[in-house]
Amino acid sequence: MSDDTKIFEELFDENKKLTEKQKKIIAAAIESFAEKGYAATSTSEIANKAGVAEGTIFRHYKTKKDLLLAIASPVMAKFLAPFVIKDLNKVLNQKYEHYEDFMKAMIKNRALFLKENIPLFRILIQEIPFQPELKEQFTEHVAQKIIDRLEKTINHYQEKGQIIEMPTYTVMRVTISTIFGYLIARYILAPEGDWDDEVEINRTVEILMHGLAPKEA
Amino acid sequence: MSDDTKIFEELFDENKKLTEKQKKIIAAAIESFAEKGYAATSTSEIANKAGVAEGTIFRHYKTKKDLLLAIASPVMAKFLAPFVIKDLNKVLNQKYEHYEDFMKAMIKNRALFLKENIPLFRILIQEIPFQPELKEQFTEHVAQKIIDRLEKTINHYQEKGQIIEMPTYTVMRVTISTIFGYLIARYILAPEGDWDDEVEINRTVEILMHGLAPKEA
Amino acid sequence: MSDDTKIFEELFDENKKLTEKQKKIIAAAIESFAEKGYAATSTSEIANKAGVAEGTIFRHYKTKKDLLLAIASPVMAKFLAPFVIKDLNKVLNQKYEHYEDFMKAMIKNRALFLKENIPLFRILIQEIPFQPELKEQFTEHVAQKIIDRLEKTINHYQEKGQIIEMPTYTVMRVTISTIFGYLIARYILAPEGDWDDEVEINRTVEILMHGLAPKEA
Amino acid sequence: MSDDTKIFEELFDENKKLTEKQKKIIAAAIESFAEKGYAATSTSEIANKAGVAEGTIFRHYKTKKDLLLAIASPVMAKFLAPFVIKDLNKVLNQKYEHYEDFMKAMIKNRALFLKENIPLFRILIQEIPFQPELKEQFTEHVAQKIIDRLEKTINHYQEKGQIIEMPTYTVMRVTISTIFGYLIARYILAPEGDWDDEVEINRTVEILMHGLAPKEA
DNA sequence: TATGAATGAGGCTTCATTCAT
DNA sequence: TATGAATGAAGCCTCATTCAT
Repeated sequence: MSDDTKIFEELFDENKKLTEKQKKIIAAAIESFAEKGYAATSTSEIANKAGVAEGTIFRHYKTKKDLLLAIASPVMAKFLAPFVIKDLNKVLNQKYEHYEDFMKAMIKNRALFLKENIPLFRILIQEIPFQPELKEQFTEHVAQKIIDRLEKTINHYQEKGQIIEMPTYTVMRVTISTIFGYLIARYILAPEGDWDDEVEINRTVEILMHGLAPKEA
Repeated sequence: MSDDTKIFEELFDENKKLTEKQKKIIAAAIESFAEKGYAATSTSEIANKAGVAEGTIFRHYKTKKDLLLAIASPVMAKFLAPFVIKDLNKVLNQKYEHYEDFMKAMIKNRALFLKENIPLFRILIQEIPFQPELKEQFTEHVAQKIIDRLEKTINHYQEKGQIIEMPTYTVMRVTISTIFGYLIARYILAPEGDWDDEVEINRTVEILMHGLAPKEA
Repeated sequence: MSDDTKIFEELFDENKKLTEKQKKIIAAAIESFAEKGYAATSTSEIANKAGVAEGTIFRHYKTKKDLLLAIASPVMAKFLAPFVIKDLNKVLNQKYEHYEDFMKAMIKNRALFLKENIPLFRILIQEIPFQPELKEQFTEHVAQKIIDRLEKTINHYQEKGQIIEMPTYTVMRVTISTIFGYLIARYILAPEGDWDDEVEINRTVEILMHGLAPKEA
Repeated sequence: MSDDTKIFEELFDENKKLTEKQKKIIAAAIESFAEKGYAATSTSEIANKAGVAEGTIFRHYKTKKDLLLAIASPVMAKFLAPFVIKDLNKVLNQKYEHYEDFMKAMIKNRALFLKENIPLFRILIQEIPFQPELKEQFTEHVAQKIIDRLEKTINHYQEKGQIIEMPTYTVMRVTISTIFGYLIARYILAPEGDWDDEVEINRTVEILMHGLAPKEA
């Protein structure tokens, strides 16, 4: 869990053999894309911020869009990772007897992930609507897999009688809404706020759990 | 309540004295901004789509950004409207005895609003992060007022013992997350889906109500 | 004959409604393309020479290549014109009883044409090998028609017993070689030379005629 | 005669001590220059095609233009070779009693030369108009010598009464036009055609000879 | 000798904006 | 008021050339 936090270091520093210049380009691009958006960021601005010549960018990334994809794609893959663990049910059975525990674990895990990669997260949610390549990557490779896993997970806990009998997709939607609502409020809308994450996450999950609890007999 | 649905017709057709050309410009700009984003839309493209000369746009809107603001500002004002009804408490007391009813009314109302103005909604959520003017308008004039009203409303129902004793902001966050989660799923992520809105809204509110219900004595 | 000489004036000044700026752009482009070649001419150089902003070029010609085509296409059409006179045979019968007269008329006519349009001619022969669009235009629309006409013409004079009995294409090749050889030497290789055109053309045709004369019985 | 055919092998393989890489560079450059023109060919493209690093090109040829000259100059020298044989008159007297024989020999010889070096030939005629260095080399070192020799040759046969009494340059021009006309048609315009070279050359020379024959008394 | 990352000038093109008509 | 030609700054990208390894 601790090894997938700082995406930048992991993906752009170690795994691939990136030049020092390439790393600077990536870092500069992430910063500018997150702040002003892909379309409003100029390659010369990135070059400046990275301290390289503009031509250097294009030696490594044929296109400005290629640069965007080189940034966005690994993030999606990484964000997806915890959802594609093999034999999830087994993990669930062993690890979390209650949906509540699963929820808390997941929300904390992904919150940690986001906390370390806010700019990357911003780029994703801001550019997916405009970049067909990203949209496709997201819907086909990311969203679908997350949905599949969550579906199984929810069914698993429904069978154990821990979740209300409602259509899986409704449960899923409310769950995801609640989690993303917290993450967005916490890290995007009011990152300067005075948050006690431990307490706030517990409260959020508590409300959600109440809401999803099966009706009393 | 029925008169604030079709923002375009209301705001851009009737209220202001807009020439035929202006309306076409606004309509074209909305379409392109929503589809490709503000930065990636060219004024010549808008002129083309609107069937006017390029210069005509700048006769009516000094700047491309002015055009964006001319579109976005009224939407925010309009979206805000139902939250700034004077003497809200009175309204609440009279109209909705239960938080659940209030929630259902609100979610249906704003869903209707969004349904009729999806492109405008997209423009807002896509451009607010990048346009300081919009961000300021939103945080100061819109978000703050909505929060104020919701705070009073939630307190109102908490006092009536219908809502769990938790910090108002936590309740508010979960509430808004749930509503927006539904709206985004319904109208942006899967607008082509097979939705039974009546049923789905009821389910969503039901879960939320369970979650926010005060703990049993 | 006198009305198809100065292509520039005719095609780029009168026929089409070209702005003053457009004419300057065309004139500047012709000059530079002829002198340095299409690929080695920059649009900024053309803009400078034409005394317009670089953007102005692209308002009128979407692409640098479009500008080239806008120059080259009319020249080909114009050069082709005298070869597509309807009912050529009739004309020939009436006009030129001897192949020799026909040859002299043609060579003088096209020489006059070239003399007035040397830069355009240079652009054509220099760029046709590299621009597929031009190559196609030339082979399909120009060369083929010229060949067709010449074939009929040659056959016509062969039947009259004025031309040696050899394959038409051989006769045609030698004829065209001789004419182009004169034109290229006269206007491209040694334009500064001391030419007595009347005499030189007569000599050239005389040699050609001797060469193509039927063998004595 | 057989030793000046394949210029590439002769000039770029054996004579000079070229490394394997240099040969590959030359070969790649010839291919690209002939196909797209000097200005439209990039050094990186040449490096790619040659399978060497970009820097390697510049290690051997200080400049892109140097590379062009390294290709073009030897070709001109080689093409020139048969015209600078010492004591030409003697050779002529001994070898070819009739101008016709001389013509046939020359046309066949140069045709063979071209056939084996079409790309080099294309580069020459395409780039000479644009490269002052080449133009100078050509006019001063090549054209002038060829003209000198042909002048003597023509005079020689005129004195023998085999050629019409016309200005030498006129005879020369028609002769060269006819030869080049054949070569260009044969190897550049219609290389795919169905040519019987032996027959076609004989026909061409026959026409030319008829044309240049002295007038009957 | 060979490499290929790096450069920065310059190329083509787009774009928001102006202005004479 | 409406037009659209004109602008020139700026954008993305290519390219010949250099240089440390």
